[in-house]
Amino acid sequence: MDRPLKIDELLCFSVYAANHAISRLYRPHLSRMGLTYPQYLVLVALWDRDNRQVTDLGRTLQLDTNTLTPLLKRMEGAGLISRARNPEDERSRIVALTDKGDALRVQAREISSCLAEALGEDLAEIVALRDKLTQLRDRIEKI
Amino acid sequence: MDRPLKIDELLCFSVYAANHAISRLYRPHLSRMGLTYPQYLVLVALWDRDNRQVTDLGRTLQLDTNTLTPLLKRMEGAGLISRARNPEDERSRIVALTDKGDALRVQAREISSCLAEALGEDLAEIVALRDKLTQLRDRIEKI
DNA sequence: CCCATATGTATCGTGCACGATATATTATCA
DNA sequence: TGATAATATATCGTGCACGATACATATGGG
Repeated sequence: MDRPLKIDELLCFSVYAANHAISRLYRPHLSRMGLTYPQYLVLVALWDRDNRQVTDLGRTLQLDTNTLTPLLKRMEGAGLISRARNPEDERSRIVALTDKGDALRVQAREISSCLAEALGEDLAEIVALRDKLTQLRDRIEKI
Repeated sequence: MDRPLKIDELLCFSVYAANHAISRLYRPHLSRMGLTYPQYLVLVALWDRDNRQVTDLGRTLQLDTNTLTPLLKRMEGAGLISRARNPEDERSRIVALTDKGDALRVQAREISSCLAEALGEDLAEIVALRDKLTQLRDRIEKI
């Protein structure tokens, strides 16, 4: 099949465009609480498990320090997290939620709910789509 | 269900992370032909339909001119496209492939094939995933 | 024809992503 | 112990995304 590709037929573009669509959907809600989308993801990771090294956060979010360091500095400046040096290993920093960062947890429930709303009520289908995408990511990373 | 969320349970993160994984998968292949991922998507759009206005490209790619103008300028600088003013409407520009931009079409086949390879041979499943994501995007944009 | 409005593109500032590189601290081993 | 390697973070440059804004051209109504 040597027919030229249309962009809407590409799996990669459907992922690319869906990601931007979600980002645009979240933006007004997130900016209301002074967050960007990646900052929100950092908070989700910390709400699950607090007091983590930068590298550890990076493993979870699939981001390197060249992205995380400035991102975390901005979040520290906004009073959402602290970045204390690890006394047991002076090379590393321990990223921890402040009270302000922890408090956003409640307010942030509207974020995930607005996506669920866009998708309708079929939770099983959402879970299936999520698992397909996670599987896709795993397969790519195994190459 | 008021349990705190783990990030890997979020649909939005699965899309976010899959998008980055694809971008990282493509990067070495694309950089070999001097392209970035968004530039590749612009080319795909133009290979399908050439001689388009910036706004028209933006509708296809879901990008505004504040993203496209600098991106297209870089592509013009790289000799991949031309950005001639439209003689019938001096406000607009006609984005067109150069010979160099057109020639990359053949070389670019390896891009989509390397993703297909990562996913295995099940074409039907790829199509289904793509359609789910397109549907997701459509639903979000209809809000 | 003239002005208000709409349309098409460009510019500016901020914040990711990421390759490449640098720096500091810790660990290892000859 | 002292050189070397490994680890953890930071810095720099380039290229998206996108809100806000500016500007030029086109269009429609008086």
